[in-house]
Amino acid sequence: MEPKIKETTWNPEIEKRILKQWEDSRVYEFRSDSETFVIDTPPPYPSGRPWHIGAAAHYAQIDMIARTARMKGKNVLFPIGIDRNGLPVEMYTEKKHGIRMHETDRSEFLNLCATALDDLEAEMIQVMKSLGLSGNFSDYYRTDSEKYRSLTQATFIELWKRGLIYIANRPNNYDWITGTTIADAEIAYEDLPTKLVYMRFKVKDSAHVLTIASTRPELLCACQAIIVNPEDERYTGLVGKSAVIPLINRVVPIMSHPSAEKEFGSGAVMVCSYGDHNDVALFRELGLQEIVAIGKNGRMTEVAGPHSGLKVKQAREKITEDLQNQALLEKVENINHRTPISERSKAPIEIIPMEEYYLKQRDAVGKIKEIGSKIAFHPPMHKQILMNWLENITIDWPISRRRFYGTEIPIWYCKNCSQPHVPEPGKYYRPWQDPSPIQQCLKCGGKEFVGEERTFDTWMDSSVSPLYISRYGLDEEFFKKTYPATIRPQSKDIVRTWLYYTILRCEQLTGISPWKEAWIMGYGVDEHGAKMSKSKGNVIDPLPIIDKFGADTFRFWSASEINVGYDFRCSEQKIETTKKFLSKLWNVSRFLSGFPVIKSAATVPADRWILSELNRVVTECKSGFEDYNFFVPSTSLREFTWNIFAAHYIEMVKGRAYGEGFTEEERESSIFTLHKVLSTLLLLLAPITPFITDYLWQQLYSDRTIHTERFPEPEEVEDWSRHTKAITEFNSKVWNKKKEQNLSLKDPIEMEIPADLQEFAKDLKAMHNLNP
RNA sequence: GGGUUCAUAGUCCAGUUGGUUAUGACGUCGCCCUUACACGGCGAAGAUCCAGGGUUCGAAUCCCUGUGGACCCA
Repeated sequence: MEPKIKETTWNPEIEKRILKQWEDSRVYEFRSDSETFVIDTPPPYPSGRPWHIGAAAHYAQIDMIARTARMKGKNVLFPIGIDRNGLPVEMYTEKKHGIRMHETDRSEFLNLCATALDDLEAEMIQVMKSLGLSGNFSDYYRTDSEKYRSLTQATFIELWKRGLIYIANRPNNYDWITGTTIADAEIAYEDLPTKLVYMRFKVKDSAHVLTIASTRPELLCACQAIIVNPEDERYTGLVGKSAVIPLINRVVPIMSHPSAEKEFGSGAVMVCSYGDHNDVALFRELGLQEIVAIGKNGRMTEVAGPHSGLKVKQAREKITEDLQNQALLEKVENINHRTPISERSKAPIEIIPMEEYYLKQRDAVGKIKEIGSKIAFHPPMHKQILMNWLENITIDWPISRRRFYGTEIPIWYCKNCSQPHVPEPGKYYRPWQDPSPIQQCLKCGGKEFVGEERTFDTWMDSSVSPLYISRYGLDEEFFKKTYPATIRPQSKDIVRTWLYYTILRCEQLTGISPWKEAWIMGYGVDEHGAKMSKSKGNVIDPLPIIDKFGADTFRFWSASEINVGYDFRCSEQKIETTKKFLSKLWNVSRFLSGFPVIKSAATVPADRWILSELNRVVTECKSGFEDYNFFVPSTSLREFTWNIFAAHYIEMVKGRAYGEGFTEEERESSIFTLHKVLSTLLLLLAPITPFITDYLWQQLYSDRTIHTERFPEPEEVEDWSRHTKAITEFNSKVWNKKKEQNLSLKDPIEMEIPADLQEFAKDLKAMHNLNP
């Protein structure tokens, strides 16, 4: 028998040819004419090179979701997008060109950013394509396109008109490095070493000296009160008196308040605008007048007197020094302080009062909890991340940013009376450069306008992705068929941002949940379980790996390594060894390609046994695919193929398939069964390893692609699984015995076939050359 | 301080509702070109299932306490 397949190993080079075929024949094109399955694909952000290997693994799995749905007969909308708005590219551009954004011409700066993004984007698209993603690349979207940004602006205008947006001047998280306000969701916390400074405050009209410990002595000039715990006996006599701020010599009241911790520092706390979020709450509660001590440039303002103009850190050192010199310093302790920093720039957050736009979200929390409880999470445990976050929402969402590379806030102000006006939705507006579309002020009749210069928080864009892909506001019929989307796949670190904000915004705009299911993935970490980062030098570039081992190898590794929702380890060596399985599958197919395909036959016991085992695998895979947990089918298929089908069944029936010493009926039964098993395996593997399965499918079973086929369903067959253990153990026993006796595997041997294996006696005899 | 989660051979991981001898892979060590495959086959060694207690005829699995790690939040 000449095998039809000649090569002895799967060559990943073939993948490129197959990709071309898929593209030319438009196998994956979406039609909205039957039951749809819509994926709200995460548009990745091009933030640097190389793209994270964990992200590549993530997208490979999203593609498996798409292919699974297709093999269940659904019409799959699988958009591809790139998220291009936001801070990282601005910082990347500043660094690359050695410039400062706020000191550079705006359009020039935007061009530099766009070029950088194009560059990084090309690499990501290349990775996604070569992984065999069955998404819509022909018109992939960008969140900075006119079309996308006009949607963001239109949704803003809609909410503005409904009164869900307001402007307010309140203390805000401010990142002075990037020069913008940020939302609570963008703050990270880090334990940083800092100095706890013990300062001496004189109590007015008294000989008392009150010691106060603070990590922020530079805010002395913004101190408006001293608080002590009401249960702190050390200070009961001082409440109601006043204290003199050292160096500043201003007098502030001493009050009691439960938020002062007796154990921290001296137990007395200075309340300044604003050292932390507790200060904000206290200023509001106690009705204190705020003093702005830190400016937008991250330097002390004029209220800092001799220290004005200094950076916060410098001022802190200088003031500590001055206190020391004037004997106002008691001691300095080195402590680790949990410091809020900007997730993007890593700069410590300052809290500065600023006028910003807010989107109302506090009123929506209850509704979102309700929606969230109805979304099916995979795995279910990650629903908790959303629910915990909802418990923590205390303020509305500040949505304006003092940055350039983002969607512009579409507002013009009357030059005369400052009244804000929004334009008609449907167009992309750039108020910082476009002429005003508003002709006359509605309030004072003024005819001149000034455009808003700020942009939106990038989550304002990202949070309408389900609306964008379903052509909200543009194509009513398409929208009806594709919204809400079926599933939102994403990683777990952006549940409190992307996932939450999307539910919020889509609920506000459409009144319903944006999707039915959410699929939450963990992080890719290095082989020792550590986070990958450039500074650690443990970053793995996915592209060379895909090139070297092929997309299917990478995909099978991703499927068999990742348990949905849990972190997973990435190591090149592991990916490499995954390739062996494809080799195994290839060679099984090569062997079978020497036999004609037989559509049906009366089967003998050994064949019924393997078909029963196959049926078990079909059932297992089905439940794995239903949960979008590809770990289940990939490991089940690998074990079956390797350790049962190839190792035992094929060896058992090889002689029969060649027809030596068997009847023609027995022979046909084996060939039928071999093909039945292999074709079923190929179908089950198709969503995971689409290249090799399609190639083998077309070599062996069809002139059409495997990717328009349906999954095999479990059948009602007799259960023979009770024999599996006996068969594999008996085979092992024979092999061991031959080894003991120094025999080659084809040498004859005398051995008794156990009673429970009598049904398989003829095959076993032929397999081991037993008792000739 | 609160929450989520994890702990099983040198390494990674499976173990569904408790049920004989704990799964598989990588790695290690032997032997073997046996007409699909040396990117292979066969075999071997390797585990106090984190610790302690409880429930039970029976616990890796359920409960409690503790220890250690990861992540999130205040």
